[in-house]
Amino acid sequence: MKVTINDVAKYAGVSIKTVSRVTNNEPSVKQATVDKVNEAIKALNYQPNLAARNLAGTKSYAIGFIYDNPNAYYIIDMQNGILSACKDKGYELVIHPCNAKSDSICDELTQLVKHSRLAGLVLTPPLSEDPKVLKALSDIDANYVRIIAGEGGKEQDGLTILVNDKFGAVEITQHLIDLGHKEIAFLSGDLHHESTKERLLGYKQALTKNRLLLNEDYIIEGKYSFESGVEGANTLIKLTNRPTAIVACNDEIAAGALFAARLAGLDIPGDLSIVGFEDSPFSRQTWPKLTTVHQPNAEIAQVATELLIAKRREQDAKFAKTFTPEPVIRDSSASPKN
Amino acid sequence: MKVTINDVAKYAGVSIKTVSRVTNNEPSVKQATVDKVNEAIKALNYQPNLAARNLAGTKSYAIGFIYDNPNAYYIIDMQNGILSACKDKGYELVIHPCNAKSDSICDELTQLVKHSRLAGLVLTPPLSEDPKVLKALSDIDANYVRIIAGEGGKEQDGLTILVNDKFGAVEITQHLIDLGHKEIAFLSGDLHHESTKERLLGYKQALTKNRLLLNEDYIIEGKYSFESGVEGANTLIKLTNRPTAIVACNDEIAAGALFAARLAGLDIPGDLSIVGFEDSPFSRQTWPKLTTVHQPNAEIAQVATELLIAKRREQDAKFAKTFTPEPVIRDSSASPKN
DNA sequence: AAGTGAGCTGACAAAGCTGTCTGCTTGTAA
DNA sequence: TTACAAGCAGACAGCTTTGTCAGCTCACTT
Repeated sequence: MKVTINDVAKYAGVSIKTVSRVTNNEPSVKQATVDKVNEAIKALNYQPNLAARNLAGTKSYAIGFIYDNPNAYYIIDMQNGILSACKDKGYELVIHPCNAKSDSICDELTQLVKHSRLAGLVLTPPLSEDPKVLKALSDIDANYVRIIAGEGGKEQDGLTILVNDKFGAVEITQHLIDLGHKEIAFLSGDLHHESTKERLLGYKQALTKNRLLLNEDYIIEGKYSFESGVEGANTLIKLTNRPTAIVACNDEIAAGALFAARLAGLDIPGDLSIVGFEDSPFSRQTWPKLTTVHQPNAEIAQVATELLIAKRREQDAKFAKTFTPEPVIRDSSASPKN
Repeated sequence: MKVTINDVAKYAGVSIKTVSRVTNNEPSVKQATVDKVNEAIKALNYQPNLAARNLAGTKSYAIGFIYDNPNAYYIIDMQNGILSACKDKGYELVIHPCNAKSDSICDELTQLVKHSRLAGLVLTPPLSEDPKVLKALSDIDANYVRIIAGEGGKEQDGLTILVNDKFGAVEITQHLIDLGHKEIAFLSGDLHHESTKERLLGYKQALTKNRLLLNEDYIIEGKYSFESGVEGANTLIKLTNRPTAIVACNDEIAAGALFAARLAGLDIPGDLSIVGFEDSPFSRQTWPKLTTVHQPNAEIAQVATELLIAKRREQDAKFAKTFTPEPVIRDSSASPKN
């Protein structure tokens, strides 16, 4: 029933240790032997026993997913991505929700890494942006991959996955411009979030590139919440020169704006186009459905995890990959009326 | 640095085996000895090595969380609850998203249990309601705890956690009645979900108990979605004798109803009270915030997991515990105007 | 022909715990 | 006093893999 490394060794006619070498991608095994072993593995459908590996090895075959993020949809997507990479590579996943603002967060994480002898960590914002945490992890030689908003040039050492929010913001703003909009407003999220900064930057860049006026009244500071969207939109609607389109920093804000605008008697998208960011299920739970920017979170997480696992052998101290979110056109954006 | 069972044994002045007995709650250890060992464990901050346990024992110290549910907030809550129970008891968590409608779901699960030698499974709807799955798991003697909607009398054998949705529905409906409402409508979710049936039942029961008319026009069949709420509310609003309050089967539906009602120019809660169910973050992302029914999902999951772990030794074949959701009064409900 | 070193492989111990067994000590009932 | 059981020590195998190190092979040098 259960296939052990012993069975594989016998089948392939080699020693147990050699099979172990092959499964761990160790060098110094003849290619012919590798092939033989791999054949045996496939033939017997052998899967290494995690517990035994963990016990015997110096590091466990587990990667940790650390998160502190109120957005459940984001977490689930990330988790799924990590999980599928783990399954592929025969790792297990240790999830660890935490409070990034806690004083003891660094101790908590180093504790976790040591105790579970984690092979690596997947860090999402805001943890991936916290120098304190990063330093603490480096100090104990923990492997980690950071997922952050940016477009390159930001890679410190270590593995980094960049999500080019700026690009996404440029594209979605361009989409509105292409529809004929000239007065486009921006509802920001928390300004200390890296993602907010990047998105705002993209918005501005798109306007500038198209030689459109950058109206400071059109940039409303806010938070990542529905209410913030309501308030922001109300402010904009009262303006004498009301914008014809709004770029919201995420879908929640957009939903709030949509709500407020419709209450104010505006037709969406006839009188006002509103676009979001994230492509969360939220964007499909509004009426009309939101045009937004899609972030392939599961894929991002999967690639990040694969990178982390690959690093276990190859020691490229530095590596970065960039993902570019793309607009998803739905029903909340259209050409301005007049 | 690392504390092993050996250290504990020395500290407590007993044999390794006795420490093992204590950590596994085996009988035939004097209470005095148990205390001594527990003291030593605490003093040294000993945590058994999972890998070694898994390797040595006949069953692993891992419990599986199986889910197929699009509601990310629900999943995250459950996951956190399970996680905290696991941490407490020194178990690890294996998460396994799946497709409940898949033909091979039974094979998939039995495979998982066997391969990971899971100590137990936590099953949520719809998997916890699927006789096929339940039978397959029983056939391989897998432990599981089911979380289902109901109020008792539904416990087949095995561990069951009941969430008394009916009670919650009665209470929230009563809340509206207490406010003076007499024309109360119901927007249902998917009728083949157990939870929908229970909530509808509770709604009806509350009306009957208060000798209020049960108007069939006020019960709108729908789905668990925002759009369904929009449509349902629109139907109700057009009625000649428009209801003064709506009980929605979950927060999404309520949000949709809210949206539609405000678009129709109704004041909420002045002209129309709307209440939801679930107390998901959704309910705080509307305007006004939804009165709803709170389900303590994390706690439910935690208790379920503790039960599952306890069962490992004590063999009570049958056990059920019921949770009763309670109303959370926020801003979307008030007395009718007239 | 012997010596050298790189490339490859296997024997063995080790990781930390559980399960099983034998056998000793107690306390308690007959 | 005898018998017997509960409570525990101690020894040992076993779980499955990895890390260490010694040793083999073979091409290549001198």
